[in-house]
Amino acid sequence: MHAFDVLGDPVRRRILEILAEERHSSGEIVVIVGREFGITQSAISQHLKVLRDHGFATVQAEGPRRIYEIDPAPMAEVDEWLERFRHFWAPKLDALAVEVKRGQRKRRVCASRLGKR
Amino acid sequence: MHAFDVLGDPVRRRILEILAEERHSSGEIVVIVGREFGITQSAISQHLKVLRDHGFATVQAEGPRRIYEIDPAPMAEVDEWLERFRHFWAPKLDALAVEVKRGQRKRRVCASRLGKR
DNA sequence: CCGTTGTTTAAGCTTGAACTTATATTAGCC
DNA sequence: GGCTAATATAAGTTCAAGCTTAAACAACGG
Repeated sequence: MHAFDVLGDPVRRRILEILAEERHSSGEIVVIVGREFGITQSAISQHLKVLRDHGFATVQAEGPRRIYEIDPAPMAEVDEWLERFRHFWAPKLDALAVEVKRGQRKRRVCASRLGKR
Repeated sequence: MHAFDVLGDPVRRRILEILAEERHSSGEIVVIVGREFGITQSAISQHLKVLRDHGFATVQAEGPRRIYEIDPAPMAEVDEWLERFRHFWAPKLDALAVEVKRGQRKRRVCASRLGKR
């Protein structure tokens, strides 16, 4: 799993946080991240390439702009890797999650009841 | 969050996997990881230091050996960071988790019902 | 078709992380 | 105290990641 290597960089994590809220053009990301980290447009473009190459983001051309959209698949893998440790800090929640995955009907019933807080 | 930097290394991830199952002496880890990655005792000792320094593991002296034990706190932080992305791949499960955290009594009722699969 | 804007790519530099070898440290046994 | 085993630390090397500057490329309006 080298998705972790991708997440190892703070700039890339920040970009993912931004993309998690909504899709953005490369330029918009440059403005935000460039201001926060003080790095050039080129550097950010290179980070975007890493995210693309490792499946964390997809691109769509809109005129001259490149619109980036998050692809959560690799992060889901990371989440899965964490699974084996999760019982350390959330034993009951984890157990419940397993049960939730098991039966669709039961889950729906339960969720709807909990929904009426 | 630079817990991610710690997890960025495959050797350290492997060590954590091993420690997740049970506590081990430095030497035992060296045998397992050394064989798998083909690196020296010194290299592994340095990785163990990183894990110690960043709170991923605690040590206890037993005679001449150092027994390492996992400390999941930093990984819980990573898990928390993932929270904002989790709805992408597990929207309903996530929503349920939020609800579960909310009310203790309601959770217990629901969990016990789900427990009887 | 030329300039401009938005973006990527190329080339080179720098730094830090991970490794190795070699040395220090500590515990326990004789 | 001296020897061995278990581990950590020091010093030095190597390599890749991230950065910058500079150049290339694509889309569009004049």
